[in-house]
Amino acid sequence: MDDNLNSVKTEAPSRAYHHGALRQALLAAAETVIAERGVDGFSLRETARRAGVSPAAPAHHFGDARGLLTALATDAFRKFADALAASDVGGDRRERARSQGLAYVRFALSEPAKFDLMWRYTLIDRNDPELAEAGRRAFRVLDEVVRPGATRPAPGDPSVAPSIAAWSMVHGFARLALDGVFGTGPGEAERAAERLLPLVLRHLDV
Amino acid sequence: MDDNLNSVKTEAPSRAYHHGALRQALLAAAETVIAERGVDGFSLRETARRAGVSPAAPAHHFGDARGLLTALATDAFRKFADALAASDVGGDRRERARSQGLAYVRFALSEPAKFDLMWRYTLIDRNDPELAEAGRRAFRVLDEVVRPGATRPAPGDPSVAPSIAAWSMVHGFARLALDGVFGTGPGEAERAAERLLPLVLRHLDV
DNA sequence: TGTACATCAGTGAACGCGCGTTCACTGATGTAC
DNA sequence: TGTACATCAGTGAACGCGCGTTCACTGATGTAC
Repeated sequence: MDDNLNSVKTEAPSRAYHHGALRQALLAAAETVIAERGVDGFSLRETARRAGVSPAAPAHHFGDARGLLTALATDAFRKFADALAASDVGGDRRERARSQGLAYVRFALSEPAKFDLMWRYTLIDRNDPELAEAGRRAFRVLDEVVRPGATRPAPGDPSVAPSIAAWSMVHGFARLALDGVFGTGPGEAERAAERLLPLVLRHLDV
Repeated sequence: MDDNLNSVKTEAPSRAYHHGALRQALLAAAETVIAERGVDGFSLRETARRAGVSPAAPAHHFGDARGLLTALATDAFRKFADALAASDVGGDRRERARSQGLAYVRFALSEPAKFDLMWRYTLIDRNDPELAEAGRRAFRVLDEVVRPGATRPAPGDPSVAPSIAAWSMVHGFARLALDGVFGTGPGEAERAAERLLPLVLRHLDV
């Protein structure tokens, strides 16, 4: 956590001209903003305001608004991949796939704005190498469960179909739930998911 | 098409103070705008500009921007349901479901902005009765293929699971394709879909 | 068939808003010697 | 240990933008008699 054993900055860094950890603070503020207002409600100025800095400050760390959102999406993909990996409780392939599917949808429903942002390629820079790598890692986690022992698939390799099928089903279910198809009241989507998703996953043949 | 046999207006309605069919013209203009700029690039002023009217004109027909987008989404759901219904070529249930799944994804890829709008509930009024009915009809078309002879499902009826599973898989596949997961070049998503989707649908067990 | 009048469907100027980014600047930090 | 100086990370005012909506208005239409 701390870079120094004797952290001389713990006293009162809040009043320092130099923030010290503004990059992280801005990412946290942006996360709050989109959680409250949705991805479309994001604004760089509002994010700076919440972090307590001037509207020009983010430029030093992220270049522009797209840069900040790209960093946030990268972060989201990493946490997403972690959540998928952590859901792996063993068992046979079907069990593992289903438990991962539950984790997929739970992540989406517990972090709706973050999940939304991850796929909003008009707002983020798909060519960013870190973002691309984080996205690839998430797919790899999924793919390795659905096709265990699979070698790295060649592009367009048809053996990837089961993984795409599983991905499509859970991704589609998550999106429908987020888009209010199973109810728009508080907690309604979550409850519908817990009840419905296990039944739905029985129709996935992998 | 024409309300009158002798259409007295065919001469020069373009210069009339009263447009005559402004509602339709605005919907068409809005469709063009989102097709070109994406749903997030929609603007009421730009739409009015394209229809050749003042920025205040749409208010008479749609109230506000949300009203116009809601009407457009309603229209989209109707065409979507039509496309699904038209794809029904008979055969056994699996064949019918798969052919409908192809139609689902083809619609999404051929009208990406329209498809996107249909699920953007922050921009449209979900409580609009016509929109709700159009959405229900689309689901009914799908449900009747996947669960033939099914009575109208009670809310929360678990027998609806196969339909939700099919829906989730094609919806998820469509979204992933639209979000550039299978490539972002021109026509790339479409080609990937035609090649991959039939393989993917084999893993749908209905 | 003609007229008065209510209603409808537009105009176009204006309002106020929040936005992302730029700019010249300054305070704080770190490094070479 | 001290000093000069480059670099870094902020400030805050300002720019210009396009937006949705409001407003008082007017031209066109339709209807009652």
